[in-house]
Amino acid sequence: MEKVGQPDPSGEDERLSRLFRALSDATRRSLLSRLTLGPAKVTDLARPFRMSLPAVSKHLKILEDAGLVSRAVRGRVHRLSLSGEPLRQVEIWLDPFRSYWEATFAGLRRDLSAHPPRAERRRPRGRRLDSGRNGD
Amino acid sequence: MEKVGQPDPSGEDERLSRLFRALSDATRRSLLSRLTLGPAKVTDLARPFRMSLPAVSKHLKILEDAGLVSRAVRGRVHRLSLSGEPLRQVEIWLDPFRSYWEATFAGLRRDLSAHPPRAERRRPRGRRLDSGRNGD
DNA sequence: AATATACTTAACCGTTTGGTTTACTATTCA
DNA sequence: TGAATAGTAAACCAAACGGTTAAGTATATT
Repeated sequence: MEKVGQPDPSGEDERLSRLFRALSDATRRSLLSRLTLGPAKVTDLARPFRMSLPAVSKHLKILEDAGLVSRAVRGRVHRLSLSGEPLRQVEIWLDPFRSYWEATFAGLRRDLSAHPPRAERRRPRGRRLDSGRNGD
Repeated sequence: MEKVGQPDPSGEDERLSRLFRALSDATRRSLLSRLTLGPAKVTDLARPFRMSLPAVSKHLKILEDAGLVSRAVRGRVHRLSLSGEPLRQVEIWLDPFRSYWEATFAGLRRDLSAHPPRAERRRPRGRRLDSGRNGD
């Protein structure tokens, strides 16, 4: 289990917490989905949303702070691109639980139960790079 | 701040948001880890933490609301157990991004075919391709 | 019946979050 | 140079968070 005695600020827990918190907003998840299609500038990312530009700007900063997007400033244009690596961290955190939910639904999900618990999982073929959620 | 197109309260996005939010706290993640060892009652779950019992109780409620733990009340004892299923939802959400972080490292040649890039197009300096609508 | 145990609920409090509007800075265009 | 464009920063606000203590509700125990 984790450390429960000390706060341990800015440690591993903190990073994971920031990551999950960044993912806990539908707008932010939508932005990430959009970015799987390729890098984009802030105004383009903001266009589909009803909210103001500063609001989207803040969301992007949160994603950036979580390490999920990186920013390349060229002139006045900020080009955001997806950094998938932190999501790998999520995957890693998730791993010990995988056998748990697979046990719960053993045999019901062919594509998931096909993989041995805790093993390096193969990516199911034919998955599309789109969450299907939100305004995409 | 949910929707982009339609107001979809209490929908799929909302469920995912609650899930990620539940995971965004180190105490809650620690509780989940503890529960992989088997069901436990509230007092046992609370013991390792410095915080008060009601605080832990609230955390457990949040996990329960996210569907991550289920509760079986027997007498005055609440027996909490892990429900891995929502974590499978996280996995499913994560899946479209998997090729992305895999491509970040080596072996990207094969995985790049999964990407629809070419938004990468860099326009020559001094030339105005932007017709005023959408730079990409 | 009285008391202890296992919890939740309620009320409260400071901080964070997600949004707004109004500046402000920096770059590009005419 | 002046104006438009791309974006952040600041100030503000209501609501949600995460914690506290105190009170309340059931169930066991003696």
